[in-house]
Amino acid sequence: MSAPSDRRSRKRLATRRAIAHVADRLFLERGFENVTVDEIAAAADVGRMTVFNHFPRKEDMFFDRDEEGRETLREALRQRDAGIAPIETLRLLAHRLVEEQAPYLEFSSRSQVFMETVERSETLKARARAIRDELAHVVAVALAECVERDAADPDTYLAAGLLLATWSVAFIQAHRIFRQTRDAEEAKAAFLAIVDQGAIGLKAAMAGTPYA
Amino acid sequence: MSAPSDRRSRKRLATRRAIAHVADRLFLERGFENVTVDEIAAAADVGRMTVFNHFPRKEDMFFDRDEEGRETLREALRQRDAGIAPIETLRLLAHRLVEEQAPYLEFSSRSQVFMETVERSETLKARARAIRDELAHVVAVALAECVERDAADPDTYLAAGLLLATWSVAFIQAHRIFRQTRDAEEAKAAFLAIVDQGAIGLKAAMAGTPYA
DNA sequence: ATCTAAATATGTACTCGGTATATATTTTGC
DNA sequence: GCAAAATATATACCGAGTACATATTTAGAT
Repeated sequence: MSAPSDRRSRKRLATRRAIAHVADRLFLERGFENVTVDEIAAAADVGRMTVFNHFPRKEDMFFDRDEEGRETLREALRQRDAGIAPIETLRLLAHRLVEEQAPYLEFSSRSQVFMETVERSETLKARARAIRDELAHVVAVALAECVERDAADPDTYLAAGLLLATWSVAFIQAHRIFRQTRDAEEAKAAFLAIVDQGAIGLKAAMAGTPYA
Repeated sequence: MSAPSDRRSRKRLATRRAIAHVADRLFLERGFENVTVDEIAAAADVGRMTVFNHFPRKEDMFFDRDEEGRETLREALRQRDAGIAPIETLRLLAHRLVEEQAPYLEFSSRSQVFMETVERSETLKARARAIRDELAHVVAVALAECVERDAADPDTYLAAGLLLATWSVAFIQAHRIFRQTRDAEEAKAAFLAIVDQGAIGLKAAMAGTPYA
């Protein structure tokens, strides 16, 4: 997973990590919009151009691990139990992720600060929405692959869209509840309740298709 | 609706319209990213600051009528027939909007160029996503008002999220179909088919709540 | 070891969107 | 016609992102 063999890649990854780490600290401390790229470069002790070399956009330093989320979804659908429909597979995945304390589903003060940082920046909110849409696309492609259908099929995108909408609402509402109650267990329960409720709708909408 | 009484407001609206009109033409002709604010100001024969006075962000010149969409949704829910559930009211609204050739649901070459312009600009896509989320929020508030519930209720946001996800997928897929077939009637049928299918899921997910 | 070619880091100078601030111009209500 | 408010505009600035040129490091062959 980490540390490629050749020194070149290792060094490159190291500077990348260093920049992202420094940037994250500054963003969480002072807010995304109140940190300039020049400051990040100085704090990470690299040239300004090196920052843009690793991260084309400033936001990319914040959302540095979005590929992992896409891979998680792809894997879950690829390795699903043959007897379980894709939609149910994803519902079970949500439960598993909560149980495994997946990133931002552990409802800690760390995830709390993360959410507030996003909330205070239009740029970060925009990127979060883009990531959500990318996830919907990944799910659509993976769903189509599951049942050997064309991904461009309206059914497929409807299923993916409804799923991501459900997860997004569940995520936001659960974090809202956590902010109010400071009770991680309650937040997790709320997250899963919404996911389950959404799954009911998703199954109804997709009844008759191979997804349900 | 138009032309307020006082000259001041009339003139202000006139320059605003002039700027938006000129900007739209340039955006559709050359692509959003290939037009600078300076060019728009020059073409509209106003100062650069005047442009930013009317439109805080460049994108606002393109999506100039997004408030109308929000108002349409609010009105539909406010004036709904008492015997018809909110979710069904919105499904019927979608049918009515298609019938009335509402903006971008008429599937003309004009709407086609509009969609392609959005598609080619990350900035415009980001704004489109933000508008979608704002619409979801408007629907959530209006739904809650319908049944005298708190808008912060997870149910409410789930209903709104699923609805907008459905409409969004329907919109995008219908335009994709229009691009391929150039048949407006087929595109409209596809739009409504997805909306109807989504409504089934929405009703199932919201069974037991006053929304269904 | 050393030389070459490729990958990587970095400097300089630029474009463009957006803001802050000050000023001029127009409109309205008296 | 006058004072106050709204509007238009000029000037100067900031910060993200790009283009391009250059230096430095590493990999791989001789």
